[in-house]
Amino acid sequence: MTMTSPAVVWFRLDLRLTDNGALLAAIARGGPVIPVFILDEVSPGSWAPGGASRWWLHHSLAALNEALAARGSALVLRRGNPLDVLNDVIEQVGAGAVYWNRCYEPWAQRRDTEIKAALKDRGLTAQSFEGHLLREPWTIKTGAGKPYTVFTPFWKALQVNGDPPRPKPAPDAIPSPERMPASDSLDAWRLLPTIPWDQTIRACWTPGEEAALARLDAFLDEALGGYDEDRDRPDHAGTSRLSPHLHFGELSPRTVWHRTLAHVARLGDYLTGDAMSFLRELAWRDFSYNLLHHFPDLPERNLKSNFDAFPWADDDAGLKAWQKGCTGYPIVDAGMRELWHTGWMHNRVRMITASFLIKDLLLPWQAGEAWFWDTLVDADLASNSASWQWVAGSGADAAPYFRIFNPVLQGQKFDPDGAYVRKWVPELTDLPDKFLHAPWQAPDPVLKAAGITLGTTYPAPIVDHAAARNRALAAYETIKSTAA
DNA sequence: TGAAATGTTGGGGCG
DNA sequence: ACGCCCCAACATTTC
Repeated sequence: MTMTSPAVVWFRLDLRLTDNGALLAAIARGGPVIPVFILDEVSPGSWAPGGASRWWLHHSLAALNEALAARGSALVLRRGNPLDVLNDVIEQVGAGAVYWNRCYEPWAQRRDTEIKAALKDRGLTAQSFEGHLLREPWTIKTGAGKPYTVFTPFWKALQVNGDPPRPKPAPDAIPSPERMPASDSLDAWRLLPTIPWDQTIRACWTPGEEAALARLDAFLDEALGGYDEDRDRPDHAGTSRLSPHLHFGELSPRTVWHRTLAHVARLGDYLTGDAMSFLRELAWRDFSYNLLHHFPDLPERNLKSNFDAFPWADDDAGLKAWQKGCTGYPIVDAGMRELWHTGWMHNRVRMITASFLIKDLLLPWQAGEAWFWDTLVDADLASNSASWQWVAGSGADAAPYFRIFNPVLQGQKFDPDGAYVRKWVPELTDLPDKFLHAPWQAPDPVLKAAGITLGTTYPAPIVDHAAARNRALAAYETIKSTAA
């Protein structure tokens, strides 16, 4: 009999066994399967993962290796130029095929296109699969054949052909070669921080596919009912917190979609409204990837070119205060501290803090994008850049520039009892609700009774919001006449 | 997936 | 009683 040559499965942002087309194709081929993850720090244009993402990646790889081991396989870890690494592995095991699931960052697509061509040139099978998105970005076009730049029609178009494909089940067993190629030690990659800043992050998150599926089910059971309103409340556990799992592909969006629908079918139509709100948020992720696919400059350049002339401020002290959560605006500081301590921030608060950086401090959105990239465990090139441009008003379907959040009103509206602020800005704990979102308005005796000295125990506001708002509107006025 | 300024309305106090 | 004014409350527009 003839032996089928081994197949390499190149894992990237798909650290899962469920709904993994590349893995199933490799198994279906009939020969041994070599799962490989390559730490790619060399491909041109790549956005190197930040500290929080590296932490997550470490644990997610460990979890994937365990899941593979439970099915008789193992994950081969390598670092370097992906094509060189693949060639080396192919040679060692005599592989005849390489399979992977697609990534959609422009730099990754350039890399993958070159690699696929190089492998095919050598007579190897090289095949890529979908699964990181609900639909492939190039399949959703307007009637005129152009990419959507407004979310609502995109959302309609995404649904018009019915549900996205059903997720494929995880394989029961994965055939291995007699000897796996040598693997790096995960610890030696030093993805974990050398100073233990990750203690709180560790307490908040469990990376890996098993935890991701458990998180999805817990969300559906506990928070889908009422999601439409509760998702805006940072003081409630009203959001899914699936973003890092989705980013690393521990969970496919198609799994999220179909499990959500199944949950509604099981429990009743009263959940349909909330479920559609949730799936709509999931579709924002696809929308961001569509924008990134069609506008590959999205992470660096204003989508609306008139913003190239925007008179941004040069305010390093302001940027530092924002990063550290010391702006003197409680809801902003709470968000920035939640980010620093947990690697994550509630979506409503992301909008508030982003608006503050861009409009109150007049700092370029790229400065916020870079900070979020480094500190978020869910840092995702598409979502991060699309969302920052959305807040700035320079992007697609963007918030009008003059839509400026008032951090006091936002705090009062979405954290009415101050539970969120008190959790992350404990020095304000004893301030009465009435003044919690605007401590500078509290009379001296009230501040004193709460043990607060503005400027000492908690910062005085670093800008006056009303004045900052006028400054931002004036700045916007200077580029308005040239609106793209 | 705002906020502030401006406009309108209607109830009630009061001369 | 009546009109005038004040000002919430709500609506519209403007940024």
